[in-house]
Amino acid sequence: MARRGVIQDFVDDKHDHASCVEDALQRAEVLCGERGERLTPLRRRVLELVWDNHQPVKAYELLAMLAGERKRAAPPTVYRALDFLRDAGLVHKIESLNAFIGCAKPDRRHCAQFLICIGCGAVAEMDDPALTGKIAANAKRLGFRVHQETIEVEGYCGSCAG
Amino acid sequence: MARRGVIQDFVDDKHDHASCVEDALQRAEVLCGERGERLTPLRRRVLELVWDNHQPVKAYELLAMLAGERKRAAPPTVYRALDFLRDAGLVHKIESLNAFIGCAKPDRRHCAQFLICIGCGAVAEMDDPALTGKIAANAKRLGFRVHQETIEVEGYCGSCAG
DNA sequence: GGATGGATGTTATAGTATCACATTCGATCA
DNA sequence: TGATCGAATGTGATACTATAACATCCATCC
Repeated sequence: MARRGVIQDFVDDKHDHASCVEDALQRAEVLCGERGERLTPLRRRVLELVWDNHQPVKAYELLAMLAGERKRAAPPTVYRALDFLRDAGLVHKIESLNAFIGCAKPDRRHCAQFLICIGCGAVAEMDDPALTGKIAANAKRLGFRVHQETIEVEGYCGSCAG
Repeated sequence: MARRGVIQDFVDDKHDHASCVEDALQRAEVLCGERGERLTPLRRRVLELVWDNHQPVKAYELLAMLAGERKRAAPPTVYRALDFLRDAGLVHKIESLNAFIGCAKPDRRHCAQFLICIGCGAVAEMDDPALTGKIAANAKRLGFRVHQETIEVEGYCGSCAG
């Protein structure tokens, strides 16, 4: 499926999920290497679990997944890993869902813009510079210096709207 | 302080807070009356407490304020009131703060766009149709039907940036 | 007055996130 | 080698946010 403009399409059934996860991990390794940050086994594993789902995942769901393979996994275990991954730009938090999702374009620091389907839970990441620009312009008129944007749009995807 | 464009300015010290709260309550009465919805004493009081602060307020802070005057106030007491007020468009939830704030323009149904100062906690409500339009256009390209937007921009206001 | 449905009271619990301190691990260097 | 130091993780407790489930009250309408 071709990418249209700045919007990443919703994931369809045809995408090669295994390689998509692998790619994400590979990119993460490279990025952390470049930055001198440590993608430890735990952090890597949490990132992998996040990508495995390919939809927003809750912290305690991650904790449950970890529990099977890592005795003594506790809430701080997963929250710390998520904090690291978020700081690294590898994972975004979706505030309106209290859930986390892998960043589609971690190479470039950006603020996340999401379309969230109420029907099926699928999420598409947008990264529209025009949107960011408009917000920046509005902010500037108030003397406001933007640090981070949160844009979360709920609605129905093509499949669910019909 | 004059309003500039679509952006509501940050509240300054000079604004007449008492009348601003009164206005909000007055408008709420009218709106609920028109719509046949019941702005009960409890709901009215919660709305008043929200406006009193004029900044994002947490549910349990509201609960603490209520506790003094209303024995047996419990979490559902305040969450129910907030649910009603949100449905009525009188209050917005700021997802990134888990907090609630009075809607500056309840007359017209709209989705909230906020500038949030990390320094002082002040919040300004934007309502930029151009922004909404851009999002709608992006969504349409994906066959996505927008139901609700959440736009929360964190940064530093003029006072805090200096 | 009685029926009805919405609003609120009440208790309990689910779900989300962080604190504080202990321990381990890894890199560096004497 | 092993001493040291800071980062990462383990560990137990707890704070914070939100909802479930059922009871009671109350306004309205007939």
